[in-house]
Amino acid sequence: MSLRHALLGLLWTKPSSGYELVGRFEGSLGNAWHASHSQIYPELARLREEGMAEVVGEGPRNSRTWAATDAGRAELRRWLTETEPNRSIRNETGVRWFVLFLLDPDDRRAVLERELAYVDEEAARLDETRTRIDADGGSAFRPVVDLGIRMDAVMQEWLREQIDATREP
Amino acid sequence: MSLRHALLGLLWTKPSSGYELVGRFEGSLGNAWHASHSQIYPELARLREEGMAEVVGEGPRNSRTWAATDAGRAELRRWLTETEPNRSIRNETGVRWFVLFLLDPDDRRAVLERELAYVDEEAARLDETRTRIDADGGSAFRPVVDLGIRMDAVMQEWLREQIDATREP
DNA sequence: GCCATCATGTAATTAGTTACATGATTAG
DNA sequence: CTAATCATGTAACTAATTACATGATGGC
Repeated sequence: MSLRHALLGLLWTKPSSGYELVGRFEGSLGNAWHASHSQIYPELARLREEGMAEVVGEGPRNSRTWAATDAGRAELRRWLTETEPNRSIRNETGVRWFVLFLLDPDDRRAVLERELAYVDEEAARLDETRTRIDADGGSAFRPVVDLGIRMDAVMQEWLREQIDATREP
Repeated sequence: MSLRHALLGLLWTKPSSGYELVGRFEGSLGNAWHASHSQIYPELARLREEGMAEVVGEGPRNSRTWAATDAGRAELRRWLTETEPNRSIRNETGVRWFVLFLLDPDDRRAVLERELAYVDEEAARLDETRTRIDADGGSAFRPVVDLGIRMDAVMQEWLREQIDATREP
């Protein structure tokens, strides 16, 4: 279960409300994991029961600010250093890019072009994130942003090559 | 639900038994999707009910060979060209690489080195796959193998840089 | 003859998605 | 004053994992 560890990581860097965590998931962990509010709220409650997260403040609109406890940080460290990673991936885009090569060139090109448009947007978003981090004087996660940028560049190049290939004999 | 489309793609390229599909999933779609036999067998039965897959032969040990039907191929094509991709990803390794930067340099390096060892193995496997495909006179999926090889190269470089960074002041 | 692997299935549990439900605050 | 967004929660359903269960075949 990566959800709790993702939440502990986010709360470690910055205490947040459940609602804010939904947004932070999209913004930073978006291309590794996804979680909706209906999963986040119950999980925060479980983390509190187990002493790994706590409510450290209350704000307007009945919002509560959560933070990781020492036990939560210890659990995240233990998970990273002592447990065997689950390598199984669930990436629909990857499945699409795989089976795509069964289509005839015209259909294939249309799909590839949509994919390229998406990756272009994604790359632009990441580039903005990088600019923002650098302007703010850095972040621990700067290296992860950099990895994302490099991966996107590889995908863009590959997609352009595959689009070109649909036009060959 | 990508499972059925992944299955249709695999069956399109080569009719197989459920048991063989488990192996083919690992071998080719492994870094995009994962499925175990307990999910594959019921899904094949559903695909048959819906006319998208059929049993085209029986072999020893009560094995049955499945193939995609015309309706199955049409459905795969429709899914690729007409439906909006679900971009949400579930990749525990990605979550780990993200939260890793909360650890102190020594712990972080230990985890990064394990990750590099894994990616090295992964890259070696993919390289074998490429060699085998080229020796066999090619495959439609050769481009996807190439993408994987490039991604692995980016990850190897990034991991080496991050390992070096744990040794800096 | 027996062990490894091939081969298929179902049941129980857990994780994740979608839908339902409601209230608070703020900007216009 | 009202619509958008902030904010939290639960219920129903679907997908996925883990565990249970069994039999066939081939190599040794």
